[in-house]
Amino acid sequence: MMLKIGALASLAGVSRDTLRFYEKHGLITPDTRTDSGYRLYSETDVYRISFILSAKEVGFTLNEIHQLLELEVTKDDKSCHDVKQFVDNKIQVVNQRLGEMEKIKQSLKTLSNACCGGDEPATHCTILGALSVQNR
Amino acid sequence: MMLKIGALASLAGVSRDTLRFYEKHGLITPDTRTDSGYRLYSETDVYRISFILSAKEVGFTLNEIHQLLELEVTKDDKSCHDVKQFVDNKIQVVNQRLGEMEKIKQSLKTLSNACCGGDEPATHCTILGALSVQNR
DNA sequence: CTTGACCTTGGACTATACTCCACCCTTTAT
DNA sequence: ATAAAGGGTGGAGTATAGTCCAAGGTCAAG
Ligand SMILES: [Zn+2]
Ligand SMILES: [Zn+2]
Ligand SMILES: [Zn+2]
Ligand SMILES: [Zn+2]
Repeated sequence: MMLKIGALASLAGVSRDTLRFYEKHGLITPDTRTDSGYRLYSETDVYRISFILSAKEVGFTLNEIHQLLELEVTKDDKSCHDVKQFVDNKIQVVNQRLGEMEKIKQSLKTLSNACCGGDEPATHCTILGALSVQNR
Repeated sequence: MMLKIGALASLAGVSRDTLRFYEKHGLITPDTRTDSGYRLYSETDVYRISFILSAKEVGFTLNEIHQLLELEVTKDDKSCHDVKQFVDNKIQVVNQRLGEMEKIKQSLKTLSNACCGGDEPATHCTILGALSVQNR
């Protein structure tokens, strides 16, 4: 049961271009090609694209998915420790980004709260005022 | 008191390239030029770059800063309401992004918690297993 | 035999925010 | 006079994740 690119694309819910893009970046390669050059994907490839999309879903970048796939294909030589480590690192990164965004949100809230929000000209607006002063 | 690009750059703590980049994108334009074409920045420009950097600090994109600067220069015709609205919209966006990242973090934590993290081969790893199954 | 659906490649374009480079000109200091 | 420091332009490159397009080849049905 081999699938042409369109079939795999609609099965996975991505565009044919996306599959070719992933291929160019080493994430998924068709099992074979027809004589005329059509890509043919095997069941392993279906599994693989599913892996990629699931990993994307939980926030991994394509680059990280590349590394994850390497863990996946060499899982005989890798330990659970390695895999878990990888995920835990990502959690750290996400946490850090979460903190930054939280700080941003607080700053924005402070700005917003200080503004009267009225209908008079914004010449006296505390938001505009606060932004034009170098903070920090 | 006119500043050449290098002076403003070191004053603001950005590179000359960044100032030229901002100029190309309509964020800041030197007041004048010397006969030889050197950019000359006025005090208003210093204030402007300070505004840009402060806005960046609180998470606005350059595009949004562009819009903010328009509010700023036309503040006689704008109301506090307009400015506050703009900031509140951004808070909404940040909040949404925050929610997405939180969900990602939870997914990653679930993955991590299910993995034994041991030193045996990762052939049985629940993380790799979970990722290769299409979730949702 | 032709039409339409599907496939191929390569390359351009999107958004975001710069950075670096080459190549050349100006200004300042010794 | 000359060298170093600083400035100018245009264009390419980086990372991220694709999308869109043109020009052409292939395949099944009517
Ligand atoms: Zn007000
Ligand atoms: Zn206000
Ligand atoms: Zn295990
Ligand atoms: Zn495991």
